[in-house]
Amino acid sequence: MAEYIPLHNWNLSATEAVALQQQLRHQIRIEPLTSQPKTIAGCDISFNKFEETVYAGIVVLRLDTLETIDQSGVISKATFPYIPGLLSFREIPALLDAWQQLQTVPDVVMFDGHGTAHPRRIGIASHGGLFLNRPTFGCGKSVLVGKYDEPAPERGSWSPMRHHNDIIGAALRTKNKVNPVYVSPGHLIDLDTAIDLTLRCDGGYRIPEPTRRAHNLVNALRRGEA
DNA sequence: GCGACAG
DNA sequence: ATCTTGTCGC
Repeated sequence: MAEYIPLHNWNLSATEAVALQQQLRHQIRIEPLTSQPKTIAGCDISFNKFEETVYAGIVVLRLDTLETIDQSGVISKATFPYIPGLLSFREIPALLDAWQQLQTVPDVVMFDGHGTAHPRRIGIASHGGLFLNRPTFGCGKSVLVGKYDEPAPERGSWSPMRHHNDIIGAALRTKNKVNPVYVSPGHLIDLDTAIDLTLRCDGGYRIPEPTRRAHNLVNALRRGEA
């Protein structure tokens, strides 16, 4: 069973959550990986419209072949609403339950959302990294904060996302002539490595394989097909 | 005060 | 996030 560090409880008000982020942000470390990763995990959450039941899942794959080597799915209840900037408080609790069910601890974790590309530099990927105590990064489908110049249309091209004079992430093209995804380091990793790993998880779709498979897993779980 | 706003 | 088929463009 995979373990994590219970840094704090999750029953907070939105105001308390923001204050906690301001405190936790100082523990985030943006730095190169200390060893070559062999496995990577993708995680995601699914809901039924107007319902608070959460379907959370994590899929672990080998980086070289992209084959799935482990996965876990759990069903629970959301106790925090969706508020831009506070996504982690709504999704991480269920993801930690799924994490505990894993038989394989992944070398790095990709989140469906942002890491440092956040108003307080502590998006779900960064917050999750502090709990999992291992390399994490975010790969989102849309922007929360920051501006960037449109990257060239070819897969692999990217341009920096800026916010208050900081480079917080990158708009990365994962497929020719398709909208970019937004990559940002979460914890214990740097932007260049996060970009490299995202490109290495290519399955021919805009969304990288870890997140895509986690998405398929939680939707199947929600529909009772898993 | 107004508009923006990950999933 | 979720509700949903066909359709336009490369």
